[in-house]
Amino acid sequence: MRVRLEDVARKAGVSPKTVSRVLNDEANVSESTRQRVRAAMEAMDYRPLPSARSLAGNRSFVVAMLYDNNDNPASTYLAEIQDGVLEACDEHRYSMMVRPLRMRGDEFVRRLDALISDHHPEGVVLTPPITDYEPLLRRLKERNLPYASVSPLQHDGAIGVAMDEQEAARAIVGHLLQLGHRRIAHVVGIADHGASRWRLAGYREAIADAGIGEDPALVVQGAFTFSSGVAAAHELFALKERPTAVFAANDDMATGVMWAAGEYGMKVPHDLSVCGFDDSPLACQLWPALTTVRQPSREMGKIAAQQLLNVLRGQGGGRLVQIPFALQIRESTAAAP
Amino acid sequence: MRVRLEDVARKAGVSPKTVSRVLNDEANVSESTRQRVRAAMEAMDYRPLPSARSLAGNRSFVVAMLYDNNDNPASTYLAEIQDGVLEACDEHRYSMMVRPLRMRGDEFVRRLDALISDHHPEGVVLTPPITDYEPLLRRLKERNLPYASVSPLQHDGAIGVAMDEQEAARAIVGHLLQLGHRRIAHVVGIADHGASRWRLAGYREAIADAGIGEDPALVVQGAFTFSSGVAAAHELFALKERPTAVFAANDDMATGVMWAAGEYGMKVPHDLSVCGFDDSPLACQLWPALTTVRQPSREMGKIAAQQLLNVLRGQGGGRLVQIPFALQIRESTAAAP
DNA sequence: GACAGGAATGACAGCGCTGTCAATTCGCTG
DNA sequence: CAGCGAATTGACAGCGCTGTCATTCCTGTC
Repeated sequence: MRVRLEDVARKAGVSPKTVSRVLNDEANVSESTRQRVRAAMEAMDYRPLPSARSLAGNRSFVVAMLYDNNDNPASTYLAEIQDGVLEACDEHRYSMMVRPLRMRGDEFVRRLDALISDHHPEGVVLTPPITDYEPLLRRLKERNLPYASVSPLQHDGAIGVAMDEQEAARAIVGHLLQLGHRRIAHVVGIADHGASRWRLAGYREAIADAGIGEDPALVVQGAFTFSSGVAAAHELFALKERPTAVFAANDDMATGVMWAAGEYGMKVPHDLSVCGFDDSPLACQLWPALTTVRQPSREMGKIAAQQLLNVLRGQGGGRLVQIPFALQIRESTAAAP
Repeated sequence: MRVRLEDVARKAGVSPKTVSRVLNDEANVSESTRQRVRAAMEAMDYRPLPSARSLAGNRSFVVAMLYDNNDNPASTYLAEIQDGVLEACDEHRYSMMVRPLRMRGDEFVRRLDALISDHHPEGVVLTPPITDYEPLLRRLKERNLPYASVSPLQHDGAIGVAMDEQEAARAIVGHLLQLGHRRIAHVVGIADHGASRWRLAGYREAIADAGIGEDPALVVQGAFTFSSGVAAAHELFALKERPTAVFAANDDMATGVMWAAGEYGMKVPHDLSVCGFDDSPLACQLWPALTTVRQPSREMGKIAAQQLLNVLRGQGGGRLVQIPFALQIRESTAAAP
């Protein structure tokens, strides 16, 4: 039969309650007792039964990761975040549920409520682009559910993890400027995603800092997909005066731009420099390998989950961790022609 | 306070045990009673507490989806399967855990055992390429854990879902033959993945049926990634007699082939026909859009999970569901030059 | 050395459900 | 209409843990 808490207690010569205290890292257990109990647990390979803990303690040990499956192209990004969240949960013997949530309409409220009453998560991890969807945040607060976000737009009071994307965008455009480029285009992502805004803002800032007047024709709309990158590039290459460099708001679009360059007989990076954002697996598989900004998605998922768990375990507040960005300079960018 | 089973019982005028019977679809409840109880549940919006059900009934209502994070390039494929599994679980109020499992070495046994003793899944869903990893299957059997597979290699006794990939590969090569191609190359996937074997076998069968002797130079090794497709294409284009069509074992590699064609100044489909396999999101974003075989991953995940749940719920055995394939003829294939 | 006050430990009930088995009702048959 | 087996229902204990509160054990103080 399975080893129960009671068995551990008997072996350690203490009451079940004391074992429970050790299990839950509670205070008021003498160090010697704690050690003895830990040893007994170890020796018997004791694993607490989650359902019993949940029932008696009125907690679920479940964290839910919410994502929008409405218009989310970069599923590899989500998969990585998920891996990170899972890793953090494992460390504290929490379990992770993933839940897609279509954000249009009010439907999501019913789905969220169903999630809560069916699975009782203790907290949730929010992923882009739903880190700042007000109706959702409101509902979470009403239901008194703690949450942590990966790359939230609003930083006031949020907990989770964020990278300074604007600064990163500025830096990568700075890299292009340094190579002598003056006509630098930007392919924007889906309009209301935070990522799109920051990256655009960083682009503008860099251009302005260099004393170059912004040419509106060089900023074209994309949608984070490969094909939208191709389309955007067609638009740019149709200009009388073509850009010599393109900064796309993510790697998929950058790949589309490179593709289109091929169609137009332009060699990358000789005739055109291209850079992206995210450092997706694709980036270093391409030829030439893509210059981009590294987003450590997995790490970010892990950090966000850790902050949430800090809150859940009452280990002091949980905060918004800022992580540094890193440019990945590869072969797709070179001196201006 | 939350509504408990006892409250429902009182409202319906029956004993708690009877409500429990209705909740679990047990036999020997009169139709009228069943209806009355159902109505009471509905009216009170009763949601059973999973932990209490688990503790008392010694079941967990958890299904684990296992995947290999060792060398798995197509994470978008996994994400879709995951969505399908989740959907099936939701229908029966089961919850889903996802677990990466590195398959090299014996480490995975420890990790699997930890998963089992920490979370007590009632069954697992296996995804390619770990549907046929003997040490894993053995351990699952030892632990008496039912499993269902998505696209298992061995069909004997397995339950889950499968598509006739060999027949599909044969059909898509047939499509190329019909267009008049005679020098048709094949880019193979990672060697020991079932998918690679089937697709290669289908290719061979089609070539043989057409009475064309197989040219070993036209079969090159790839690794399911974009860059391996590029490399494979380079190899093919270096031949004295280039192929007029390439069938890559997945869409990523096909995209790589198209990329390489551009580098060599070949126009697809005018100078070279290219087709892939999977119908990944990428396929119809490309220009020209890729001819490929549709793999309904989401649907397949759902079906596999349903078969597993049939077993878990004692609803008759669970079987291996064969689903039909469908060619997606798009713009990347045309008559031989 | 007696005692206060906090730290450490334990006894016990009960979380919300299901398994077991006994009790009751029902539908037939002769 | 008595009598029997099958279908239906219910009483009750208990799953493995934790919350509450009582008890015991320290430590330091005058």
